[in-house]
Amino acid sequence: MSDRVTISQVAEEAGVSAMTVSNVLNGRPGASEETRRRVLDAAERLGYQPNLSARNLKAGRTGLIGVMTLDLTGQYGLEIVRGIADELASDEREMLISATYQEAVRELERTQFLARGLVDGVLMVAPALEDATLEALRRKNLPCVVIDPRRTDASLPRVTVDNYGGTRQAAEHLLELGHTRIAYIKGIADLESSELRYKGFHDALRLAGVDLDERLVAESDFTYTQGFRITSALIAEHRPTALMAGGDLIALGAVDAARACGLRVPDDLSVVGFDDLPQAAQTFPALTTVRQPLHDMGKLGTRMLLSLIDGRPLLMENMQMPTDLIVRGTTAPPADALPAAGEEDECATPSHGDDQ
Amino acid sequence: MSDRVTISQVAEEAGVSAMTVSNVLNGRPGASEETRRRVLDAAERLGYQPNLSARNLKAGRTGLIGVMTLDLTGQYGLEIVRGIADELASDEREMLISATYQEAVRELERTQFLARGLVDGVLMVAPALEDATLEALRRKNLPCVVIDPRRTDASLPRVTVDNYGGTRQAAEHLLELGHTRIAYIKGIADLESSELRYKGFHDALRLAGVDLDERLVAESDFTYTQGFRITSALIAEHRPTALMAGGDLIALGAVDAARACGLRVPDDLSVVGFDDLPQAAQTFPALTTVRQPLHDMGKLGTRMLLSLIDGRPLLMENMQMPTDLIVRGTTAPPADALPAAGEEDECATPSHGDDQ
DNA sequence: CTGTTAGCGCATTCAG
DNA sequence: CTGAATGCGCTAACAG
Repeated sequence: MSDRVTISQVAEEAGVSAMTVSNVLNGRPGASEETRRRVLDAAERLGYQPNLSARNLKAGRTGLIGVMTLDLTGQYGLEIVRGIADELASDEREMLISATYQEAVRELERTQFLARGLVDGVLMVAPALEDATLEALRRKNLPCVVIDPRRTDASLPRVTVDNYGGTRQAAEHLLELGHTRIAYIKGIADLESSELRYKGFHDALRLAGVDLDERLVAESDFTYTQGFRITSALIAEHRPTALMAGGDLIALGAVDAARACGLRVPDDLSVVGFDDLPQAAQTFPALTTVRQPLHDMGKLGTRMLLSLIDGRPLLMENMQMPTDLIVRGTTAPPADALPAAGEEDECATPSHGDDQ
Repeated sequence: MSDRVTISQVAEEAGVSAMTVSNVLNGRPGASEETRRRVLDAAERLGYQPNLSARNLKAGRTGLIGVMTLDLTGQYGLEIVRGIADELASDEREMLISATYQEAVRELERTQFLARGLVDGVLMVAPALEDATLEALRRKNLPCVVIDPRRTDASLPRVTVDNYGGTRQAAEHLLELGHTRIAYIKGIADLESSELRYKGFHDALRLAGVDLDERLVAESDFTYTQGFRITSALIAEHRPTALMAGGDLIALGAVDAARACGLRVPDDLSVVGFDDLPQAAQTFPALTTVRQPLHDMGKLGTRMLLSLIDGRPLLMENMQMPTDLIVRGTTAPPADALPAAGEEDECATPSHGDDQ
């Protein structure tokens, strides 16, 4: 068990009362220079540091922020968490991370735990946000901000991103390059963001008068593995000249699938991702993708939460952040003459372990 | 501010004393069925949940574990953190993550903060562990376990990994394939693990009677970017047939560099990484690498810490975990006839943003 | 300038 | 079976 030095021990050591020690240590006026020195001395000697549980109990606040995240597996949530950490670092606050492992039940349970006075507020990253969880938050009147919610119908302050605009811009980029046979691999279907991204792509094509071939559209679970498999199948069956993915991992799988099929990227197949994860810049050729300002989303959400906690008004309940198309090395005009479809249709299968 | 329901409110609502409420809710005997029901009812109605600061103050423990990690950027530390989270999930404990951003000062500061009764113990992942920090831990008598320390001279219980054996086995694999011109890119020089890894490589070659060409050895900062740059240079100048890296990111950069130089992996250049990060399996060809059981290291460290906290004896102060060579797609025998060194020595530079 | 009193919310001790 | 007193460590309000 951790040893504790209490304020009264310091008081005794310094030959003053506990109150005086408290005053001195908290920089409050009203202590002679002489006393002050004696107290600081004693505190230093004993290695005293105020116990936080006691202080929290007294103050009714803890200086801790709870962060609920799907899991700690993916770079996606992680980049947001980094933003949160960076913003908090300048604010004398600590971050308590709870992983929900995609389970709504666990999300509720963890929220209730945090709401027991452990944290002053909660940031939820891409939460399931079931009604029971919302109710629990409301009951406790616990400040909460949602970053990238799966649904936007919950009436909580939130940070979202311009999913629609992102894919639309990306699709326009491909259209300008001259592509018309553009495949699209969606992310997980029941996320609102997945639908919005697809819609942006869809609208861009329609507005350009390009027919959308339904056979070039597929769904996935956001993983590299599925990106690889689905792309292999698409190439073998329908030979798109470009492919857009609802997430970077899918896109990275697509690039490798193309390569495994003997196609060159971007010459034979252009690929565009979504997210701009660190990995996107760290491949060759580097991935053209739609950048979500994940780090800034974390920072902004944190600032909003801190406002709520301090009782300051929120400028906006729903902050939508812009997306940016980052053109790197995986997009180019379609090759005028496609290589004759030869025997290389037998796509290799990547020998990889687990997903994500 | 978060609304609070206290035990006395529940007591009043149920028409009993606070003590009875406490007894009922903590499952202690000594309450009539009738009373019990009334209490549970009232608690439910009011949404009562015991305040944690109060309970912690009383109990002298918090149920929280502090995790000090370099940063939240890399998959490396993250995999360990995941292991910690998974182990903790089954143990009614919460995890408080503090990022130190590689700064020893901040590491000390964060440690002191946590030691103020906020956590029952600390897990340090790859910490700088300066003397001041050690001293702070010792003074507070705060249970602490170190995972993958940069130096092993600190007298704290720790979880390490067989760095030496890992690279040695990997080097032997390359030697068996017939390679003799093997390059090596070290990780950050002042980590003990970097030295051990290099030593394993070095010894394997010496034991096999293979001359080590010093010009094929370089240092890096563990990043993809440096892996790419250094490999490009090595290929242009010295044409190794195989390359070992002190970390997977370096290796991934090396693979892409080879590709950018027009070499095929593994035909023209075999590459072996170290770590087995998730990305290693998610490329094509998938990376042959030395697997560190990062997840298990997190789990084991956590179990050790929980033992310390509960006052149970530790089986061993220093647990060394094994490494495993995972042979995937980036290693093969050297091509008998190397392609004539042509003009493709102009290696392309990857267009990527930031490091790591 | 410094000390005393009291209470944050809970749970342990001991009476009733 | 239940309740009243007590203290965990700290600090706000007041008194000296």
